[in-house]
Amino acid sequence: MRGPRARRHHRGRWRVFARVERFAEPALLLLLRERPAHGYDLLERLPELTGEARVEMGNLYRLLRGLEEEGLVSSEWDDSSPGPAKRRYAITPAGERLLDHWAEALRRSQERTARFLARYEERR
Amino acid sequence: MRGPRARRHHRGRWRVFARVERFAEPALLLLLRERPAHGYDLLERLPELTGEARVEMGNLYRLLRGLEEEGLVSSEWDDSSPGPAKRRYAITPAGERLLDHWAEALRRSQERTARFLARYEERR
DNA sequence: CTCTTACATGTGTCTTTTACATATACATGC
DNA sequence: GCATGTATATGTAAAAGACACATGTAAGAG
Repeated sequence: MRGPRARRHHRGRWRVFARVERFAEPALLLLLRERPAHGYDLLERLPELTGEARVEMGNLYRLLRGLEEEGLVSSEWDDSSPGPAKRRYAITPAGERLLDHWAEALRRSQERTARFLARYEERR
Repeated sequence: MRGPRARRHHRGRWRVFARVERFAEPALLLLLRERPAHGYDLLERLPELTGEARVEMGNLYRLLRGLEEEGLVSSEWDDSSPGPAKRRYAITPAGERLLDHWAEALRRSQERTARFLARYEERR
């Protein structure tokens, strides 16, 4: 079975993940606000933010190009170092503004989840 | 444009929502743990938990049948009261166990998001 | 009696998001 | 020459969700 899964197989059942949708997007914007980086570099640093909810390599590059099309990041080829050429991404002012909106939305999400958990604990 | 959206249109841009994926599932299980209810009733009470992130009517009924197929809720027709017949749902022991897993996963999600926000505030 | 509104349960269908598999290419060590 | 690590991508299918629509009961207004 394929596709995004809130639950994953485990003895006939699924494991619950509770990921925030499109979380890779603010995660990339945050990493790029800290410093410009290329895709492979971001791929290795993403787990610091996403934890168990890993981001898939193929989707990461597509996401980066999508962000660039929307003017949220900019990029240029960097073949200064040896090895395969890297595309170096940097956040744009529009990207920084979107990151701010993401932060607000994540705070609201935190409040929603906190309310849920409080209500869950109420009659546990 | 259609489909789930982290951002919604607003003067050429999108609004960020930061919803937890499949959040309607634990929300339904929690409401049903508090007391059995029928779909329309749940639809009206869901916003207490989901807030801005509303659950769509059509998807709700599909979700309820999905939960029943997995043995997480049970249901029976209730035509005791006047008006159209209602299908009355109740949570099963398996449903309560899954709700517990959701609560754990949501706590882990809270920690991830908290770490993200802390890192975001660091160099704001 | 007909029309509208509220209650109640659903189906059809498309887009977006994500998972998983695969392709390509450079560089280094063996 | 071949494996490994670095680096960037594409193809495709499934899952999740959005939106439109269909069906039927009952109560109240006119």
